[in-house]
Amino acid sequence: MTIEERKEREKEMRRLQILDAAKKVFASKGFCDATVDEIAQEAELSPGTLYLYFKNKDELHAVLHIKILKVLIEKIENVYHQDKLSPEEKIKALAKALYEVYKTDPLILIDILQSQSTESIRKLSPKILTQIKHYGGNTIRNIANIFEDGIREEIFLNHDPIALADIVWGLFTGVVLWEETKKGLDPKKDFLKPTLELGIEIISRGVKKN
Amino acid sequence: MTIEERKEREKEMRRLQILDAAKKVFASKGFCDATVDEIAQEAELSPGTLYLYFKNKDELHAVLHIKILKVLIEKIENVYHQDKLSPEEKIKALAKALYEVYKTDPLILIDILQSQSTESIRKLSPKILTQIKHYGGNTIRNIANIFEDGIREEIFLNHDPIALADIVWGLFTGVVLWEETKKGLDPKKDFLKPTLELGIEIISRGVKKN
Amino acid sequence: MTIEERKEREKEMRRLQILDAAKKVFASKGFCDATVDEIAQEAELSPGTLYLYFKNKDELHAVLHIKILKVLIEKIENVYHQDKLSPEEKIKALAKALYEVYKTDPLILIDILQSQSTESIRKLSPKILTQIKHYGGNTIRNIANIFEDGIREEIFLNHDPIALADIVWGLFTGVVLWEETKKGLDPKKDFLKPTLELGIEIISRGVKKN
Amino acid sequence: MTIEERKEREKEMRRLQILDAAKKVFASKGFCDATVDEIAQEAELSPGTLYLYFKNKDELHAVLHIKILKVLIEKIENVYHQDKLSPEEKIKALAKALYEVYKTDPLILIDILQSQSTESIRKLSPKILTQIKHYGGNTIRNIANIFEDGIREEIFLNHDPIALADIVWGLFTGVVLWEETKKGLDPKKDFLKPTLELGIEIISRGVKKN
DNA sequence: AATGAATGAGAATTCATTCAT
DNA sequence: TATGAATGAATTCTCATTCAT
Repeated sequence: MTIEERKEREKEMRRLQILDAAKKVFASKGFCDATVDEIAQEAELSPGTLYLYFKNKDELHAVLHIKILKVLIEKIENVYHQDKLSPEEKIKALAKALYEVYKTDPLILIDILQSQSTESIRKLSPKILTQIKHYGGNTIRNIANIFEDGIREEIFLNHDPIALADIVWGLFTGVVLWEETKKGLDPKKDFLKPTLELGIEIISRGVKKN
Repeated sequence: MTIEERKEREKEMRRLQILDAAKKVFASKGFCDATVDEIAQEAELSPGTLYLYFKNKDELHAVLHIKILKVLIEKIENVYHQDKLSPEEKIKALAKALYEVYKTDPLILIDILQSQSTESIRKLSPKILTQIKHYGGNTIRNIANIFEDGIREEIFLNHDPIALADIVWGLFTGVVLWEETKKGLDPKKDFLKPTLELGIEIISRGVKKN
Repeated sequence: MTIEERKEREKEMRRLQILDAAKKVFASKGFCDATVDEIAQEAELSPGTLYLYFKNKDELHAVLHIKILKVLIEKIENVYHQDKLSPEEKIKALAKALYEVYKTDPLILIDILQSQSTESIRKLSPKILTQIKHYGGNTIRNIANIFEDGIREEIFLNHDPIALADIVWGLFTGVVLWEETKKGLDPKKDFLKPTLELGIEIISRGVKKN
Repeated sequence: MTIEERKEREKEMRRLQILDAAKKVFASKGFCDATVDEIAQEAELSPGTLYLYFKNKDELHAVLHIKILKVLIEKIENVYHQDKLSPEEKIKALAKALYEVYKTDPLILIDILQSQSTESIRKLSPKILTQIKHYGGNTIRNIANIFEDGIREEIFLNHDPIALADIVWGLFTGVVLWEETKKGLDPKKDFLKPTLELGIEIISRGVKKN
């Protein structure tokens, strides 16, 4: 079955090749200005080929979305599982992890954050939608876990851990989008890292007991 | 000149009528899926008429953007100028004000927050761009003022007020977007208000001295 | 009835005012790029008003056409009726007259020459069409008359005078269009006058007996 | 490589197919009344396909323009290089050649002659413009060559050969346009051939020495 | 599997013309 | 008579998607 395996591997390679190209194009143009032709060209494939691997442009976008979410969740899980860190330290490590994801793929992350809440999300196939729900939920779940530990250990005030996770996640996405906006209007200003760190520090202090 | 005045007023009405229709359509479809024809239909006008009032779809969108920003900034200024409130109370009042703006026009606010950081912002006419910069800047400036007062009064820790304002603004936009996403995936969940209030409370506590 | 007369005169003034504006706009943009709004603006009238004086854009154009043809034919008739000139001298005077018409309204003449042979001519109202036929025919008829005299006086060779008139008219329009083209491609070159004169001189020599 | 060659040939065929359709439509409606959809329909292709072969309507028109100019110049060069003909005979042959080009594509030639001097010519891409200049210039250059020979051989009077060429070319285009106009107004009248021949004969006689 | 030419529905925008005032 | 806002059909062009090779 080595031949089939090789074929399978090659197929997977193509998929990645396309996703990579899509990432670049979506990132630089945004979903709605990006064209399938452009993505195909970037991937050094013909437009027709893309449709052998993805049902349509929307799905291609969604899959990309999920991929980034996966990276994100993995990072967050890693933070959570670092047993030697206190909840407080984990929150700080979380900020670092989020920033790292941003740094790796700044533009596509923004694109995803933007399209999160769009109507377009409803057009996706149920399968994809389930996945997005799953990964998005897990992201929050993992952040919440950190807070839960802190609350159980009586380090943090007794707030709903999910709400706290929503706040951290919201802060992250909001600050990324906003700093990006400012950078768009005035390219000299790039305060993302310090602002993000300060934000997390303040939140951390804000939830800590006494 | 009553006749001219009336005409002027009617013209202004049309503008608002169009902006209102555009708001609805942009909100429900997003900028890129919204069509001019649809906006015209919603406004009960012919598509051509829209072009008598706005140069093109982009400008219509931008004007809407600015309108919302204006409302926002006004609210924030109001909060800032309520002399009887302490900085701490002002921060809380801020959360309420932001939430109110959201409640009035939830969808269009989201659309604006989304398009804030897009490439598309760069296509706008310089005049419009200047306005957006102006209003966006003022929003932050006003939030920062609240913190500045608090710092001066030694109620708040000595952080950069602009950074603090960025954090509050980021938290607000991020939480709005994220809660909207969750609502999109599962319409039963609408935790925006409590989450936002908790977030602001935590931040407030996080910046307060001792 | 002085009031009615005045009104009539005013009405005629408006017509001329519109025709004048149309001439400018058609000349600078060409019929198909010229807009009714632009003509109205140039005439300092509202677009609606134009339709009180002319059935539509096509007719406005045609009336303009006829006006220029009238000037032209008048000039040519003048030449024909200058009894002291020999047929040969009349041909030369003709070249001068044609060039003068061109000089007064270069662009609109070109526009007319161009639209002469278009399909669009067939869309005109029968009344207008009859007029165009009439004036166009008269132009040729008058040029032909000059040749006829020359032939009768045995100064010119015995060719069909109408054919000769067609040739002179064709030479005129063709040289005007062609020199205009060259000027369009390279603005320094403006040889219309000498070329036209040389052309007429050669034709004159070419039809003269012995 | 036969497969690639075939594809290449087919692509070229499509181009010609489109140009052919465009020729028909431009000819019967004129550039400004011709629609892309109509051309597509005539070519039995979808409108989108046209844009795979030509950047836009303007370019399609310009390419057509150049194609006709090429045919024209070739014919004229052929006349010039027929060594056994005297300059006088060449002038006569020229008239025949020009008439032949007209006969092959009467309407499109008219369309081109009309659009020669239009404002629209300035909108074309520099590449296309250069080509038009080149072919137009060569046309004149070749006609001038015939006269130059005649002058050198002391058959013709010593006029500027370029001016003579302009006159012949102007006569040709002007007579074509004018006879077309007359035919438009009264379809029975088609005197192009004899009028053109007479014109050339007269010019020929007009430039001949003694 | 891969291609890429062809499709054609659909988008933004324009502008001659109308009509209530 | 004059206005000029409104109309809406028509136009150019784009681009996601298909399908014969």
